[in-house]
Amino acid sequence: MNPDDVELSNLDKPFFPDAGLSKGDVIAHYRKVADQMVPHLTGRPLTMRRYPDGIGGGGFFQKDASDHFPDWVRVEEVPQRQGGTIHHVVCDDAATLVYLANQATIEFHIWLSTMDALEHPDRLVIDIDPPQGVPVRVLRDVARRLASLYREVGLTPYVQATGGRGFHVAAPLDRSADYEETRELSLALADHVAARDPDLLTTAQRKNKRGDRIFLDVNRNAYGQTFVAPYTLRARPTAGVATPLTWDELSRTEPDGFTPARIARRRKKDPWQDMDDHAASVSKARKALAD
DNA sequence: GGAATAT
DNA sequence: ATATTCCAACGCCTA
DNA sequence: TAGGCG
Ligand SMILES: [Mn+2]
Ligand SMILES: [Mn+2]
Repeated sequence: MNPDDVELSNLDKPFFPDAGLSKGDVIAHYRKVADQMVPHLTGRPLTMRRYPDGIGGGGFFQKDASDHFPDWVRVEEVPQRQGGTIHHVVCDDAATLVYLANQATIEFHIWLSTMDALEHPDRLVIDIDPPQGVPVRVLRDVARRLASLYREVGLTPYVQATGGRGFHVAAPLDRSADYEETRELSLALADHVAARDPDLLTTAQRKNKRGDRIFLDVNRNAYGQTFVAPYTLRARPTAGVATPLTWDELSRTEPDGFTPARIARRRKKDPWQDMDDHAASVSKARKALAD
């Protein structure tokens, strides 16, 4: 399917009233970022977050592909951990991305593993989740501390602004490890950084144990879990875009600093493009961390 | 956004 | 004919 | 073993 032949509807419907974006603007965003975004979606089970009446109307997550999706949209059977099957969309091309945007999918959330090795993640992600009011320079510093530790244990760190309030520090993996081993490594990395600054950072899930501390969320590193895909537009009033950054750009970028307009102006190759050339071993990283 | 179901 | 409803779920921690 | 959490 040619992405420019996908039938579109209600292009003038307001979707982000504060940011002044219409449904057509959302679709145009995804059309423009497709070349950079699709490689990050390819082969991965996708969860859609759809807002048919804009972000002011109710939204919903959707895993099971709708029956009315056309047959050129790839749908794969994905087993659930405790029995059952989800018929996930796998977005391997620009036409599907545009089609799903016209279905009012604003956010795209993806697995950390691909269809050919569902049990073996090729990404490790630590999600930096601040409470309100933490200065961005502190968040950047936390991202850099994580990155430094990643490098020490042989992982290559990549950062993205989430489009919301925080950053993700991700690393490519060689898929030799399963989710359990990967999650354990991610927790050990986060705990290692948090232990050096226990008044600022925590890995505790429960809100009443966090206080005002920044939550280092490692729970994305599990089967059936997702993280927000690069170049996803967030369904928030500021219309931030999840944006892969160079480590240099991090110093001058807010978590929600990229809007669709600013992304369209940015003429930069995808900072995460060469990620898969740096896939690393979880077991080697675990051994390195133990020293 | 669109199909299925209830009124 | 029109209105309402549905559209997610893993694993870890605490209680 | 159910519920919070993202
Ligand atoms: Mn987050
Ligand atoms: Mn509607």
